[in-house]
Amino acid sequence: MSATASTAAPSVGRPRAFDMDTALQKALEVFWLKGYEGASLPDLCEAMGINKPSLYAAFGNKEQLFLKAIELYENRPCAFYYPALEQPTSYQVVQHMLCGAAKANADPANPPGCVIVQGALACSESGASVKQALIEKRQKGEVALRERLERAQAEGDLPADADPAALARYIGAVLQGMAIQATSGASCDDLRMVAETVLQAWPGKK
Amino acid sequence: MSATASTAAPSVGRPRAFDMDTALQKALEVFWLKGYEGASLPDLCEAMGINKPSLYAAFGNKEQLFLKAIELYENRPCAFYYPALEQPTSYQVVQHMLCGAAKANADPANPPGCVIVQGALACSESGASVKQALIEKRQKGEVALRERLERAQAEGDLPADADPAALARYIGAVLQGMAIQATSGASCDDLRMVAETVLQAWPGKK
DNA sequence: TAATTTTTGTACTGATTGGTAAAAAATTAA
DNA sequence: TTAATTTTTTACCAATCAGTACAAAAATTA
Repeated sequence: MSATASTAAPSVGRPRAFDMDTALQKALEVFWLKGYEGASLPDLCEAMGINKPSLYAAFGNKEQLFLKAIELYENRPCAFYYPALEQPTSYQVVQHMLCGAAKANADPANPPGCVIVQGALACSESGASVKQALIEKRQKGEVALRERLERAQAEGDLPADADPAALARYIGAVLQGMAIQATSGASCDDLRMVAETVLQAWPGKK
Repeated sequence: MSATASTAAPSVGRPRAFDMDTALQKALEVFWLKGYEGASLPDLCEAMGINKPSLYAAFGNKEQLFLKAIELYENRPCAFYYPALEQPTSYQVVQHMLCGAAKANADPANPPGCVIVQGALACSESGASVKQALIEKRQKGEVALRERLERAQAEGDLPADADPAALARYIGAVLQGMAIQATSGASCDDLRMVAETVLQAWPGKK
């Protein structure tokens, strides 16, 4: 029982003919575009440039591949989210989130929208656990924002009569709505208009 | 070539053993919960209480069944949307939309969320036309709201410096975000908090 | 070179997908 | 009663689904 991760290349044996990270990136693109259930194994294999046994040997199964692709998504296209919480004021936090989302959701280099929103929103029983995993990712993001806004209120950065929980839920809804708009064809500028509308009304804006 | 609709019961032949409207309602529930591609024909048949040949004879095929179910959705659970446009002020229009959505998206009598949002957001090639149909439904709703807000501005009900297009897109995003929140488990009260947050900041609120 | 280890390609599995052929059953019209 | 019409039931279709068995190939270690 070695503690070696399954991703670590062994020193003996035939070397892997593909790069796991770029293959995972390709898998992410397919899942992003088609969703967990809409992405078939032939779809994934073709995009990744490998065949099924290689996929299973390297990533486990379809579900594990999806979860690893989501992890990659959080660390790359969606990497703007949690750092935004470190902005000095609540206004700037929300501004960074909304503008980051506008850019990420409508980046021509990637599929439109957000894979955490559209990856498994409504699906059959076989996708239930993936759907639940994405729900939890969305909620985790909202909780982090709520806690940040509570801190802002304690610091006097948000008015005393503001409701951090309601505001976090509201911003969460706007972010998710922006993702839907992007999948419907909205451009980055379109989404920025939404962001600007939110920011103009931000309580105690500064 | 008779002009009789395929839904009209013929006077001769074996009578249909099920009610088309209630069967369509059941089909809508399945599509709502599982999405277009996640809903299998056995799923649909079981919920509708009929078998496949009856389904095909009565509704065409899976795609046509879905489109008819969506039509039913617009006329029933989502019937609040277009009438809301007839409210006298832009504030009341938006209030009715947001509160109607809060109620409809989290009604315990129905699956959570909005089937027009989650029915075919990301799917394989075989769902492309359905996905496009839903995109157009969403955009049509947004256009109607934009035109209503343009009228409100012309009537002096919205400030001259407001941007009806941006506001319509913004409200569209919030409505779609509320649908996502509902599928993630948000209650009607949770969604009402979002609605209230939007309304508190409505330009020239009245 | 020989033994070992791992990945690769091909071919397959059983289950499920959307959709249909054909005959039996139920009704109305003649 | 008989003919015509429509729905229902059962059984099937080819295609696709996720996943795998197996052997050839390619590398390292000894």
